[in-house]
Amino acid sequence: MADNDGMTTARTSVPEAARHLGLRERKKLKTRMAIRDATYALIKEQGYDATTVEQIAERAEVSPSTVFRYFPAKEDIVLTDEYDPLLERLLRERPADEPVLESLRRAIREAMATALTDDPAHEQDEMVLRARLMVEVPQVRSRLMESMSVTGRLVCRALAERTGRHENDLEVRVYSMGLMGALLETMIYWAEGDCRDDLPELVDRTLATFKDLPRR
Amino acid sequence: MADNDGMTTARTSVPEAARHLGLRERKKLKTRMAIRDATYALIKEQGYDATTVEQIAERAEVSPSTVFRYFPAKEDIVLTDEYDPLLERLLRERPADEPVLESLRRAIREAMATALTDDPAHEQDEMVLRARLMVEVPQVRSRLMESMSVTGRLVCRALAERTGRHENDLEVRVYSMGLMGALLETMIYWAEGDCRDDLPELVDRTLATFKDLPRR
DNA sequence: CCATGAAATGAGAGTAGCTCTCAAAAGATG
DNA sequence: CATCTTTTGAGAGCTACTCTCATTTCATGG
Repeated sequence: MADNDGMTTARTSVPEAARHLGLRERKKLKTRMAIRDATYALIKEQGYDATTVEQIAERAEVSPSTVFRYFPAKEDIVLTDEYDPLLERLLRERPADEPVLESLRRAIREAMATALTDDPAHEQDEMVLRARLMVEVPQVRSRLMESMSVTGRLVCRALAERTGRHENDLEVRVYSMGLMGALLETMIYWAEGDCRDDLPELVDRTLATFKDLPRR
Repeated sequence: MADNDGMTTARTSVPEAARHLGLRERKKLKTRMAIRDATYALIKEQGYDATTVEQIAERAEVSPSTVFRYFPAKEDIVLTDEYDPLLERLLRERPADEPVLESLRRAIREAMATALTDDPAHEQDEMVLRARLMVEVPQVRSRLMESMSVTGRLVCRALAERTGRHENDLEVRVYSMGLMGALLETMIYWAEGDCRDDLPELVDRTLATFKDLPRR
């Protein structure tokens, strides 16, 4: 059904990490990517709103039901990329005596770097499209804000642990979510400038507007 | 159609400010309030998701079309309250030589105070319900985040003016949105604690985690 | 007080996102 | 190869939301 061999131009190929998975799992990954590729292509052609899930399904050679089985909502097809675990790991790997803000800076920089070098080819291309959509399409921006708040909780937990606070401590929560808001705005700023600025530098400037979070 | 005299128990009555408006305008305010009251009542009875726009229309004695004519989306029925102009005015009224963070603190406090004393009776009641919805219903939270980003732009412009920066300056934008993110988290924290904490105090603690925004 | 114009409403059809169910197809397993 | 499990497709159904058009309701000037 979702065979991406031959005719269909799949920009994304099955990652190495999945080679040893059963046929079933591999097929699932294929379908997933077929849906995402179809979506990106259609959006580039017609824009986000004009692209219906039915069209996506058709181009990906799956049924509409399947699309919703893989992605809970249309916006999620565009936004699905999970760097949260990576960020969390990087953050926890920072030395415990390093200033919190500096740890954040390093972890975020490294996470971005990894994301880009992971697959520089179209990964960056998709990042730019995603950034544009984030600025232009309210639904996408909304969804991204939601996912940012998830990342915020994650950061919150990590920072709470680091500074010896409860993860429900107002200050940590507020600090983390403030950070996320600022970083999201940074992305928007970057996207509005057609992604020409140096993102890591923008992030540095962003973090510079924050206090360090003191330990307890 | 939307007569709220007699049987219908309208918790909200036509505000004084509208007395001199034509019959047409007054009726519009009435329907608007009828829709909101119906919505709040139904949500209290059945929850947000179980409440359909059709039900709302029926109880407000209005057609579904009219509901959508008054509110662009279902979530907006719950969230429509515009304190933005108030906040902007208060912020601009602060002395120009006051530290930015202190101005923000005062302006926000006063805005909240005004909002509450304006109509303490059910205004607070609705605020609590709204806070709960914000925590429980993703759509509502999403919508609120959107409106927060509008407020953020507003704050951004005011702060840019105050500190002699361009309103597109990365630092001001990031600072403003960081603030909004933090304040939203404060509201969530407050709502999670069943609105028992002293909100102004929480806001103070929140702002205390921020640097002051330096002038240019 | 009525006639004319403007605005608000209701009715209804239509679209699209999303859910749920159930039977058929495809992969895993012994 | 037979059986069990997972995945899929087909389709019905719900609801938020949009658009159009005829009807009603208010505003205004004579």
